[in-house]
Amino acid sequence: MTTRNQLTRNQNLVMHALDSAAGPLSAYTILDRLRDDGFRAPLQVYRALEKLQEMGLVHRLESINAFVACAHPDCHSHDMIAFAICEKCGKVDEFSDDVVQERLGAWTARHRFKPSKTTVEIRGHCASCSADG
Amino acid sequence: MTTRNQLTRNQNLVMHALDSAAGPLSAYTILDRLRDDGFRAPLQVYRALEKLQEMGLVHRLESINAFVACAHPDCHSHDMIAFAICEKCGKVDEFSDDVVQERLGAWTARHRFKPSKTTVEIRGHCASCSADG
DNA sequence: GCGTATAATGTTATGACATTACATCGACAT
DNA sequence: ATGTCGATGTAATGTCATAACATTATACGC
Ligand SMILES: [Zn+2]
Ligand SMILES: [Zn+2]
Ligand SMILES: [Zn+2]
Ligand SMILES: [Zn+2]
Repeated sequence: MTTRNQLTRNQNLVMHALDSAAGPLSAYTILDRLRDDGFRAPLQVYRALEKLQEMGLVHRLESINAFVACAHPDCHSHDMIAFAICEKCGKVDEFSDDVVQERLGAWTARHRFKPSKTTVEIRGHCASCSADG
Repeated sequence: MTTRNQLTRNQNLVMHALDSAAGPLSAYTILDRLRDDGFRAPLQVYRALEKLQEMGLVHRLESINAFVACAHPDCHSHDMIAFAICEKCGKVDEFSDDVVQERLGAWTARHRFKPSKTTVEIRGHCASCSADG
């Protein structure tokens, strides 16, 4: 059983909004899309997002203040995740790299730094958007 | 000659505020510290920060919405920079890693993704803060 | 010097993102 | 029933960043 079935109503609505979206959404965009479902205040969105992030179903993109559904919600190997974010079309690719993870882990170990969250985000233009003007 | 000497008055004030600070500062904190120097509006700070970032003298920490003076303002090898940010004392370590850079570069090349800015930020507890409670 | 283009600055207002504080409700155990 | 806990509803506030417009400083060709 995935955690997916144990979501509350609000969590389900937010999750569905992110699943239905082509790319990442801001919290306030989610709020707007859920007005008809009874959403009224930002906190309703932020509270749901917080739980969904804890479950690993949603990721926050720090560099653009937005949220995106996990691309691999079933394989919860979320030690280090990297994102490539297209600044033109908004497409997000989620990937991980063992070598990067190992190198950053080596640095933190060497400096006795205890990491709690690591952000790796590459902004730029995706293949199709680079092809265009 | 470093670019440092060619700064305007506002840029100099903001640069000095960041240099004097123990850790990263938010734009509004900088604004408050420069009230006595005539600063009145956020835009004065943001405009200076923008230029300083272009010159490589200041970095923006995306994950905490703050700005920090470059730790190596003279060696402008700023292809990929990583930050370790202590969430307790605010200390920031700036470092770079050729292997990480190479791996991320390999991913973007393989996917024909043209990167414009890459963010690598590790939040957690630094050595001294881990030692404490 | 003088006109002119460009960059920097000052100021007000507004937009965008996120949290605090407090009240309410439902499920569940005692 | 009553106390606890998690989820929810709502208003207000806090925090971060930019738009729009007017003004002033600087650099440069003449
Ligand atoms: Zn994921
Ligand atoms: Zn694209
Ligand atoms: Zn630097
Ligand atoms: Zn610390």
